Amino acid sequence: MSTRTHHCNKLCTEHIGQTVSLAGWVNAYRDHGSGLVFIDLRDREGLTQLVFDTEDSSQTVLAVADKLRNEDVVAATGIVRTREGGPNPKLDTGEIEVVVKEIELLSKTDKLPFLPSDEENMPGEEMRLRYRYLDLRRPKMQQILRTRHRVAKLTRDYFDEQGFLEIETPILCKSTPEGARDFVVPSRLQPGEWYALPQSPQLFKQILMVAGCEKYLQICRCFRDEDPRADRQAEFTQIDCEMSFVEREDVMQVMEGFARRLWKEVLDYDAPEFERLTYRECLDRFGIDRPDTRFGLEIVDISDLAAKTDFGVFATALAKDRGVVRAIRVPGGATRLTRKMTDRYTEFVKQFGAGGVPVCKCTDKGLETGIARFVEPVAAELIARLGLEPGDSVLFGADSYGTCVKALGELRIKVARDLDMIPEGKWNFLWVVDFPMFEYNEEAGRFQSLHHPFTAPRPDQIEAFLAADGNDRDAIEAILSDGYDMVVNGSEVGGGSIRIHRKEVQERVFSLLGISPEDAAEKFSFLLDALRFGAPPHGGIAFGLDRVVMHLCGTDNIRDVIPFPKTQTGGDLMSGAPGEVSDEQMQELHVKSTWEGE
RNA sequence: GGGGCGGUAGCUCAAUUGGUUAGAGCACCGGACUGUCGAUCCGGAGGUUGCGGGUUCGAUUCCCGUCCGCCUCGCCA
Repeated sequence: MSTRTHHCNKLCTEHIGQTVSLAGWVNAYRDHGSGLVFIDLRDREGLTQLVFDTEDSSQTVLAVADKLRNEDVVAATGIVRTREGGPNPKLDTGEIEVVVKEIELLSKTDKLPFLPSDEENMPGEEMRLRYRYLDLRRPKMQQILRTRHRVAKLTRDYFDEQGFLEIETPILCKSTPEGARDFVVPSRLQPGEWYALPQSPQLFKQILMVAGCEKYLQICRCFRDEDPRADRQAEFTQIDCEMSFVEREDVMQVMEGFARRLWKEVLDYDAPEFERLTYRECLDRFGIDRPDTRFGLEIVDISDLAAKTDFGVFATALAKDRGVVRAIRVPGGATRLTRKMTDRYTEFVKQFGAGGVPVCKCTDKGLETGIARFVEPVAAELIARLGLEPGDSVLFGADSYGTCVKALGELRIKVARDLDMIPEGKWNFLWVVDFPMFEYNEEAGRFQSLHHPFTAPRPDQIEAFLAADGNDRDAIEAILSDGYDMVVNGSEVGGGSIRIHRKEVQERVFSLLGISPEDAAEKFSFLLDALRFGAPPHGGIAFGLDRVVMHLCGTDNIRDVIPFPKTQTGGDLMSGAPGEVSDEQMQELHVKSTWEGE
């Protein structure tokens, strides 16, 4: 095989007359008979047209060219010249062609399940995953792989500049309570014992702070055995970091700088200073802890007005524990929202536990249709509070606070999509802060960490936290944490916190979570020990690398940015994982399956 | 575990109210063509309509089950 001298995007008029060697895949062939053949040769970088004709190429070379088909692999040597048939403005190399003197067929392809170059007839995702190596040949996928590489490289560069050390932590870990379901690995050497794959290197990175590393970084794989979503895989990659002797502000500055660097380097976008919202504000105004503020449709409380009406739905809601009535103004909704759509919205919110979506319209005569006659007594106040103008419509939610804002928050996003209200090409970065430390889980009858059990209370809350009565639900839920989430266009890309570095605070958290001292000792003794032996104040954050790459590549499917992703049922359609293991393997691992098949 | 959508040629899709031999584009195979660039033109081959059952004179179409893929609720400290 001749040594390659150039990539297929590199040749231009200044190479005319030079002898060059290229190698790659046949992207397209145009065969004009035995006398003239064109091949678009594709490699990682681009396309170059090869030409074979009777005047310039030998019969042997022509004979090979005549048989070339899509996706055959060839190496060719020839001379660069101006395109005799005129330039092709669609290609970077459209000014030139390579007239081939030598050609070697390196690999003949069998019949293909699909053509990577055929953008018009893109195969379904199942096909793409089964033949991932063909899918990845597509320039779009090559571009994603490249962007992912750049993000990883920029990560290492940025954090290196900031004085972080890249340190590895174990993949075979100990299972810890709470959190997601663990993936688990049987121990051969310790019969009956199991490792868990890390859901994140959380405890190890804190231990590294106690170990005096001061600034830690890792691009690490994490595993959570939960059902996937469009933006979630069981196996994903996290940009994980931790810093000592810092406060919340320090971590946020470092990470904001990092995000700004990524967007600048990859998209040449200068992000403005990130907006900050409290968790409470997020829920009140957007009904979600990762708000998308690129469009309006904010949620407005009208409970006091609703109380003045005779509408049964409102009365029922207000009678509930923490019952509220809230509304969203939809500009121009009177004509843009059809009856069919609003009927669907009622179905839509039912999945979030809400009963339905009452509506009404605003005209120049006041409120009309839907529940207008019920809200008539407060029409003027409603118009004023929501800023209604003729042509608008109003979507109502009435339920307990949690259900109401959740339903309206999801509805708000759906309406924005339906009405095409989300601006393209706009970036919306923000921080969410002041999360509660705990939320009460009604079913379990106990408190849960909103973030994780190692999150510290905000410094001004610590004394109140230590003093709070564990049975006083309101007092406990009022304690704010020193955590922070980074949100980009309504998607959570990173989250972290200042950690607890005082043993008594950590023990108090465990006890509130219902983790007995014995359990805590069994599961976390190494952390509690470490906190006894001189732990510096520290905090950190984890970034979802996959999600960041999704944003930078403009896709809403996480599988697009993972080279070899898994399906909804956790399968790898290419390799066939997961699969059975032999009885011998099972025996060695002291494992017996209870699965009997069906 | 629940809800929704989908599965027809190698790929992307079509097929009237349940009705004759299940079609088209691309790919593939053969042929023609010396300036194409998604080459063009002619011809050919290619089907267990995911799988199993049911209804029917007759099922790609209707019903039930099941498998696979996607979206989603739950879940994701």
